[in-house]
Amino acid sequence: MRVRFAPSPTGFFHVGGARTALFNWLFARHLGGTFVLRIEDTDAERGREEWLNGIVDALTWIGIDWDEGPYRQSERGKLYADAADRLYADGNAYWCGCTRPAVDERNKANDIATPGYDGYCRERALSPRQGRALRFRTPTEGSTTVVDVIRGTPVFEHANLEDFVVLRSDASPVFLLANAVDDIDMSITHVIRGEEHLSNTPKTLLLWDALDGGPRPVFAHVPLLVNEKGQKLSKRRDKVALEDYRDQGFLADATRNYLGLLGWAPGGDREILSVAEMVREFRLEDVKSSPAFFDERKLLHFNGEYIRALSLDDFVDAARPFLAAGSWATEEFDEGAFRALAPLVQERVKTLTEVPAMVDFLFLSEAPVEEGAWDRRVVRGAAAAELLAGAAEVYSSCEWAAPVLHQVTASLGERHGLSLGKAQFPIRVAVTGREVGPPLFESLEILGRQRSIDRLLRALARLEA
RNA sequence: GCCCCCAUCGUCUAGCGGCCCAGGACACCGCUCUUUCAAGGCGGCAGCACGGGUUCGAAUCCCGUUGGGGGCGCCA
Repeated sequence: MRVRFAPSPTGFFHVGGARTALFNWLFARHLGGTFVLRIEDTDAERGREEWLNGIVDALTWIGIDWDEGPYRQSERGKLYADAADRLYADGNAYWCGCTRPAVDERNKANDIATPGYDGYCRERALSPRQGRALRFRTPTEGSTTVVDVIRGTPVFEHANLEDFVVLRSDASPVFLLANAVDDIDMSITHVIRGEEHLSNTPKTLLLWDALDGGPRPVFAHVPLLVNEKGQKLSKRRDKVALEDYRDQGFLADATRNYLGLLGWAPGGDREILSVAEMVREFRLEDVKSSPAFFDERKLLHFNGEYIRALSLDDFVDAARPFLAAGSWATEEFDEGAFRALAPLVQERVKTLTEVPAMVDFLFLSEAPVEEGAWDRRVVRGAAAAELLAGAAEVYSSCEWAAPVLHQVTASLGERHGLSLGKAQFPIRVAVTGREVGPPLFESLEILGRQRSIDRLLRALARLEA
């Protein structure tokens, strides 16, 4: 049992591609088959090295490994040329000198509203020459049945299939040819790919047989990933780059888990699944046939679940790259302080990019300034000046521990007829700069007595100025 | 225009003829817990597109309608 994932290098890694790769990989691992990685870079201009690296990095990030490859179509030109020669020699293909505009014009003149080729050169027996393309001679009768694990057995009448190009006029192979040749050459048994390929599958099969490819592969056309309007996710209008999610603080495991549930479910009520569980339970027959909307909000929820499930060490490691985006001077970062606050941060963020703003007050010389918060909770806060002054005073002599700070602050609030919930606001804003963040008293404890009091006094001075 | 695919809460889905006047999750709305915000707990809102069959019985099977999507390129 052999499957392949065959992305074309386009500069970024599409989430739909990631899902297709994942299904291929789960299928292979579940059955103990072979997963082949093949890069479809027939379009020479696109065969850029960094594009390949992007694919390799993205797959690696999400936890997919391959048993063979990456093969590159750009390095396998001979195979495609030979196949094209055989097609021509066997009479399964012919040379065509038509240009696209000419075809369109004829179709228009004949009142044919089909964009397909009209077969103009089919019987002209043209010889190969510069500027001519090679077209497959599609049978005029009969039909091709696709065997698809997910879709059943759709039947395509040959009469509806045009004579499609297999070799461009510059002698380069098109996708259909290279794809079929490689799948035959690599003994692919199961072709798992996006539904957009279903309509072209009879062409693939016709080529397969014309090239004596042997037993036809079994197909599995997985449902499309769509946007909120139900349209196929596209680079132009939708956010589709896997790298973007990674850079925005999504964990690979959460993303993998979410992607795996788009069009497939393990049955029952479970959703959070480890890789091992997915491998164990994944079955191609259980993949749905209807499109799935890629819902970032649910991904966000999964991410929160996975972040909270991380061990302290893993969370610190995962957050590290994102800490670089903090507004503090690098040398001011204090790993110990971060680790101390991390457990409280961990359960409050849904993405890693939210981490810096939750801890920056620890590493900045002064509290960051959030004007809205200052205005709401200090300038217009009830008894703000009294609370700041009072806190500065009691904090200077009480034991410096969160429970004690909690207790003395509560008493301070009581004296002004305020609940702790209200009383902590001016202090929170004065010290951390923000009205929301990790629990205040733990934050104070970690920040330290002197720095906390300094900030309280500074806030007081600003308020009275 | 032609061909193909699809159809359970707003979204992702469970369901594969009786266990379902349809279960879970996200989102949303209450309540609760609470030092902010989250997280957690409890509760709520909300769906089998429509019409015919088949069957003792249909969300589940068949046909049609409607709606949505994909493909038809010297892109992949």
